Amino acid sequence: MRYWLMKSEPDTFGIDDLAAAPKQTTSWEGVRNFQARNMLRDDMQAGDLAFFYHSSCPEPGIAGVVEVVRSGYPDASAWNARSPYHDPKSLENKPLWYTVDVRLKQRARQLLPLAVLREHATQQLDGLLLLRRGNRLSITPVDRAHWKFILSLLR
DNA sequence: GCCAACGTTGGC
DNA sequence: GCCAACGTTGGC
Repeated sequence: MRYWLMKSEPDTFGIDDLAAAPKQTTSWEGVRNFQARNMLRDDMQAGDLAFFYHSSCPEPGIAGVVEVVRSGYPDASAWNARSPYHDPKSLENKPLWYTVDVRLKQRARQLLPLAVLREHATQQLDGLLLLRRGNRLSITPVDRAHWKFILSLLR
């Protein structure tokens, strides 16, 4: 079992949207980066846990915990011409993009801000990919030790 | 709005 | 295969 961090812009889809979704479950569609795609397709398994991270917003940070409930499968939004995630390079018989399903597991009572995570960047969270300079990946793996420490900060 | 970092594209 | 130009991400 592995741990992850998944970014989403709350203006587009935040933890409130996930909480309001049927079965509090959603397909994590729209990832259009090859490194992240490979993790969705090859590495993320049902039972894995992930932090739900709010990015590109007034207060970026971790908003909760989700569980992967379905491992990688083709992202149908790439085939939908009306979707903002439409990509004609993805073919029905040769999908280019993948998604997983995640279910809300824990909604933080208060957001754990990026600034707080940074306070531990040279100590307990040394090496956390999210904190690495220039990191832009929307999905990143999280070490077990980092996971446990961040959980201890989450309220 | 600014800017750093990084990915993608396309000419050669 | 190289690399410049361009686009995107995302914090501030």
